[in-house]
Amino acid sequence: MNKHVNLTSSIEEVSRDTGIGKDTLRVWERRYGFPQPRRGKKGERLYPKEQLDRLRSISRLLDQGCRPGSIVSMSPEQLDILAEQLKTVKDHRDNPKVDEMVGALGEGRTQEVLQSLRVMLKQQGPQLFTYDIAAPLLEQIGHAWANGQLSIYMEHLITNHLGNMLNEATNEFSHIEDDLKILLTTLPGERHGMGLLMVELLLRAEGVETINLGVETPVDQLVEACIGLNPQVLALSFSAIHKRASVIAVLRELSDKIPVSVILLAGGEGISKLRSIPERIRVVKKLDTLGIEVRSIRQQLNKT
Amino acid sequence: MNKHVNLTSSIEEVSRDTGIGKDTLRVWERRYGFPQPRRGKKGERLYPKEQLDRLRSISRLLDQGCRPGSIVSMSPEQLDILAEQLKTVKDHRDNPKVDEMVGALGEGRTQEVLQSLRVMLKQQGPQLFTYDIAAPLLEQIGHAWANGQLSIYMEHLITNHLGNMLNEATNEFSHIEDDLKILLTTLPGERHGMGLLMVELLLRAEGVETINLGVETPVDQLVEACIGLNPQVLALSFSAIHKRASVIAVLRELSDKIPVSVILLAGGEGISKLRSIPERIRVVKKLDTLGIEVRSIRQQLNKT
DNA sequence: TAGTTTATTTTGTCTAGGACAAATAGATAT
DNA sequence: ATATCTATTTGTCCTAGACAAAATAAACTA
Repeated sequence: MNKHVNLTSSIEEVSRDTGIGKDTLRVWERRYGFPQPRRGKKGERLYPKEQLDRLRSISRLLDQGCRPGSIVSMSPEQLDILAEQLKTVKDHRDNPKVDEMVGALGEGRTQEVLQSLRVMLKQQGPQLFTYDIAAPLLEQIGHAWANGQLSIYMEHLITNHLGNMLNEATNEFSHIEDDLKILLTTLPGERHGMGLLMVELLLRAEGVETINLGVETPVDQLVEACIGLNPQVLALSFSAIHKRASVIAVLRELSDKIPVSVILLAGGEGISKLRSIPERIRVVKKLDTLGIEVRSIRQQLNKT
Repeated sequence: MNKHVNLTSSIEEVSRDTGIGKDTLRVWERRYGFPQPRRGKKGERLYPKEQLDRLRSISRLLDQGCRPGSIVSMSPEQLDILAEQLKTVKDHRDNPKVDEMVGALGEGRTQEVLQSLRVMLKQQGPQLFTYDIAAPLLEQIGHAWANGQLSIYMEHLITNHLGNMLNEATNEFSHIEDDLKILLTTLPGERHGMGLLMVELLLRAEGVETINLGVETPVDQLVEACIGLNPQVLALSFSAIHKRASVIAVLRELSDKIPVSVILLAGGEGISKLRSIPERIRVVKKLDTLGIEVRSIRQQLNKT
């Protein structure tokens, strides 16, 4: 009765699950010989699970700066070795508490971790919690997943929960009557909203009024929002970005279209690697300099 | 100096902002003569803003059940008329409070609305708030946007804020020691997480332990999650869906792969229109029957 | 040695037009 | 009204070629 359980994924599913474009998948096949999916009777590509997993590893390595030409045709084992090497290079100042949590997650003690996160937020306060716990935890989980220590769904789970916690903490800062109003969002293509939530929390802790539009606001909508809500600052968050080209293009576009009275602020992992950013845009390279930036903006605005 | 401000969008941007696939955009052009983008020097399509807006209207009408063949070649005016007609057909039991809020949003009294939402949640409690305020408000905002009464970014803003509120309300139900654990998520392709948040709140109010994985969990990950977290129930949320075909296919796949001990629950606007749903899957057609369903599941589990 | 410019390779995204099966609508019969 | 069959509609996939932007390597300059 069990007529061939579907062990393969279509190109659309693979594209969505890995974040690699459909065209890219096809052209890799042509150029590097991987992936090499089976074919359905229509000739459609059917990707077995092993290839899907391997593509996920590749996608992650690309985010870390590897180049397709050198890794796409690597065997899974080679990919693992490479991931391990990159990990040891990066990890310097890691928080023992974070390591402990990752370990606990690997052993299935999920609820325990979620619980202790709440405690830490209370104990350490929003700023320290964000810098020392939330941000490094997310990074570590990424690594742990690449090494096979953790299932990917754990990343989803933790991300979601952490998001809730940050939200809640944000809302605890009641609306202080303040002159500074900051609009928050990400540009189309940037689906990660965690950075946004962390920034929002930090800003609120500084007494700023924040409006969060969520992720992927189309440019024309963003212009409308700036006119309709008229914030003094528009803050954009970038995580690891696949296509640096278009990001700069969009930043230019914004710089042209957004009212000149609005200060443009960009931050996140992804932005610090870019060069030739339009002058008008202020870049915040690390989370813990956000407070300084805000004070600087306040000064600038008070002068006028 | 202002060298031709970019008033056009690439096919990728249009696809992302409208939710219409790239291939679909191209084939519409061929078949229906719309959109008819300008071309760059490479021959790439460049969509002017008017066409982008028109595509957004079309996309929305499709979600409401219209067919491409009959609406894609319509003029913007005709589209507006059609949207208006559909609106009057649907709106029966609308809440006056909701109408009032939509009006206020149109006049730019954003903060006021956000404030009053908080008050209503406190006053009415989670259940009533979800049924009578949150759900209809989101629907109404969709309509108001289609009629040009509201900017789209307002929808983002409200969605985001409402999400925060629901989260917060959810977290207020402290972890009751309960035998029932429910895993929540959406399938790949379904990016709307609001339904999920509403369901989570309602479930918590019933004393259920919930785990929310967020949106778009890949199928293989979902299987892993069911094994790793072993919930008694897996609940999936569907909004208006573009491709009903694949949804049923994925449901079948799940039905095959998820351990038989797990009860599958599906709900949301999108699911009620479908027929030929696998037997194993329980369908919750309306939010306010969720409580009943939960009690029924509890009974079933207690028998065993 | 270190920084800047130029050439070369790599890489993602686009295009065209054809194909096909799943979904829907319309017609017919129970 | 409900079910069955046929015709049309519709989204997604295919191939194979093209091209510009990004990244790298090479050459040159201070």
